[in-house]
Amino acid sequence: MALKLFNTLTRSVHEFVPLDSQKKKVGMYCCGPTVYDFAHIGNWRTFVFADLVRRTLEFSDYDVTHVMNITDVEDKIIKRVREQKTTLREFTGKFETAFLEDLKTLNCLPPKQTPRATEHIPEIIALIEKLVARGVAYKAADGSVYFSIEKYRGCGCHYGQLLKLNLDEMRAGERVASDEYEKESVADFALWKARVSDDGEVFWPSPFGEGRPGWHIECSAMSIKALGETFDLHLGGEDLKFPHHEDEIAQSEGATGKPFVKFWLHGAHLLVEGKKMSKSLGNFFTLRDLLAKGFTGREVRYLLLTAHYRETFNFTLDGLAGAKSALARIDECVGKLRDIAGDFKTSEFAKQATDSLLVKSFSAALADDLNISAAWASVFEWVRETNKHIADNSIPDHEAAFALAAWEKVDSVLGVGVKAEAEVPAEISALADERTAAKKAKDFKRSDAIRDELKVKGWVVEDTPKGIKLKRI
RNA sequence: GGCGGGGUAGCCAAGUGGUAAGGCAGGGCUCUGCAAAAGCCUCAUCCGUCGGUUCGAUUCCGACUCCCGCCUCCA
Repeated sequence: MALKLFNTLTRSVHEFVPLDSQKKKVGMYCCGPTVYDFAHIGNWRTFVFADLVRRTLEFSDYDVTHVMNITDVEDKIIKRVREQKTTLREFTGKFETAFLEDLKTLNCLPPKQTPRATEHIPEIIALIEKLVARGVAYKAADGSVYFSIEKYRGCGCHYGQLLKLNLDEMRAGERVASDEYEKESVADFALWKARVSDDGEVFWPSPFGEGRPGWHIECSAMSIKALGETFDLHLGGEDLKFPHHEDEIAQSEGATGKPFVKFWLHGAHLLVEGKKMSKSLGNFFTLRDLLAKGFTGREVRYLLLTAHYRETFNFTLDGLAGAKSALARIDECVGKLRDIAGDFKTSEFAKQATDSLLVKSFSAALADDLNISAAWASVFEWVRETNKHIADNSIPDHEAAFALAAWEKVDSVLGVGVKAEAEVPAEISALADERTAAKKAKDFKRSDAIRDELKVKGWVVEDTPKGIKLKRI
């Protein structure tokens, strides 16, 4: 089924067709983290969204080159490096490592490339030189190089592709005016920032003088290097539409004269407990904060994946608790299927699974601009139907394997997998054995007491026709 | 002030010009010695408010109202 996506450039849903003549390869660039702190849950919504896009493309048999930059030089970073009296590399390295760890905790597939801005200074400089040569960039009195929107528009280029811009009506300049930048026009933006004393050791030599890259240029330089002057998909949070992505388009198209990106996808923000996240409201969470509360990465991933990417999502701790229950329902069903399937290998059914009701309804939902809510609905309907068959023993081993193959197919997109089987400690299994013995002897008082004790220790014991089942809470 | 996105059950969240998916919580039931974070069933005469178009609107149009985002570092 043809995948349709909402393209911010056209503000409408279109069928996604790759630029590749074979319609196989897809270049996808996602604006990555600025590594000055631990990423928060809002950031993670965007990265999980990017992971959903990438997995959906791979599910649709595309060969995706997924690139995500690491912005490791920027105003806030420099400020903190100075305050903490450390080095740029040491400071950013710490948060980059944490970011990649968190990405893994959320089961996001690692991008094929994660280029760092500081390792692409020559490419950045080359791009700026191109813009200067083309007359759309100029060096100001303060030594910085700026992009001229007026000149860019003057040569027939379109500034304001991602949103309607009315520069006269905008309140631009309120803050910029108080800055010491010496731009010709307030809308112009820095390509190269001249070195100032506060930058400390953070500067590079360039034909324009010592300094460092502006905020937007690294994404243009690195995406063009990795994916070419024109590529398929570029995504990021909705706040990046302007100015970041608009400026990326201007720099890239201004330098190459070619269309930069075919499809722009933007993920909406989230609220936490119904309010905008803020440290003073106490609703500002990093992934690490949530893990410390006892939640797991897969629960957070599930919750972030329950709402449509273009809608504001209300992230709540109650919702996270609900995610735990919902996943347990899936785990239970998949676990039972595994037991029934026995030695049958799901891989033998992988191809046929594509024709299953589950995979069909799931992929139809995804193809409709990533309607993930409808996709989950198809999963839970499948769980309910499957449970009925399991309950009346009407599902033979090979059918269980087929059902599992279908689940594995949809999970290649969802990425929630199955809860890792917890190792049962000797103490717990000893207690469970003792309970079984007491039960057999019809000493129910004793067996129930042990069940309560197990629960206190974090384990639930269930009696099934095949014996007891221990589950970690 | 300019531009944009929303208000659907206790909570989260899809969706459609023809009578409201799914998840959590709640209720009922089943298996069970009793249970269960086990399973099944159930749970919105109604989709912010008021008008309009229509045979018919939650869905289209208008007004009002509340919330959120971008315009400035920001996922």
